[in-house]
Amino acid sequence: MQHIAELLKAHKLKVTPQRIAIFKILYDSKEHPSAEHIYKCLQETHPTMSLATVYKTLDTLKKAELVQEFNVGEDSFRYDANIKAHPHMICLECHKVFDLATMKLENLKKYVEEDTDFEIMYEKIFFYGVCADCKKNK
Amino acid sequence: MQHIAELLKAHKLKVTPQRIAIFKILYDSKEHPSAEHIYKCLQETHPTMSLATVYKTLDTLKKAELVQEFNVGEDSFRYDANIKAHPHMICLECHKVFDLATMKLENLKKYVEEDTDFEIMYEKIFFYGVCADCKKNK
DNA sequence: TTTTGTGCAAAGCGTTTGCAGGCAC
DNA sequence: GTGCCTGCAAACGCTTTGCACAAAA
Repeated sequence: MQHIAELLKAHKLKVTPQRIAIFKILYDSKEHPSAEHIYKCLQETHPTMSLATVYKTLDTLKKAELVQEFNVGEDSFRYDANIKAHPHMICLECHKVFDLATMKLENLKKYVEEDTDFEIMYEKIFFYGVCADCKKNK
Repeated sequence: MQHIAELLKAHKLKVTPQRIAIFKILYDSKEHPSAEHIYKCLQETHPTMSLATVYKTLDTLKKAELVQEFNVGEDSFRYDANIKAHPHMICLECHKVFDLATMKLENLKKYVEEDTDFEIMYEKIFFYGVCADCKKNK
């Protein structure tokens, strides 16, 4: 908790309970929640927080490069406190979004840059399929 | 044109001028236009076509697997008549979306499947950066 | 005290839906 | 002639905005 406050200060953001709570959810969870989902999670502990605050805070954190935003093809965006570019895997059965930790992406990037005369800043990679759990239950 | 009519018939879709026009735009262009953009392109030749028809048609074509839909982080979705999974490159300066033709993606897919116990159906890969043209003009 | 954030309600915008008339077959 | 498609307008859902009050620095 202390750690999150420091992080916000380090990025010259005012430290508020709302910001800490929202960042904490993103930091602790692996589900890459949407704004709506974060809002619902906070109903218990922060019943007065509005959806607008969730959106404004996510925008602030995004601009401070503390979270990343992405869209896996749904109506709404998802958020992730891990800002390092890393592939995501989306299960088409249960719609969970998983992280893919280890991958030799550097080679891929270099190969593409050489091939295209494009200067690559970052990439978003999504694999769609069926996760291990859902494969079992079929 | 004939070719597009055949394609629609082959997928058991009724052949209408609207469907032909919309698919033709996607087939001819390399810009991966949004629904709005397709609508505007058709104002000249099909002034009575409604935005709703564009959306409904895109949905129909998507379900028939004649086009693919994706979101590169914008407010709206983009569409592509090339349904083969292929990486896209998004220029952060001019916001154009390019295709990346050649890539040894099969290896990547196999590697990820072995690493994760996930059954991969398809993938969406986006590289963000600065395109050759925009690099020149800086 | 100054500055910035929060909460509410309303607006905005891309997309979807319901329905009546029209067209493909 | 039947059933699906189109076009219009209204509705929908996610996200943003304006504003008054509250909290952080």
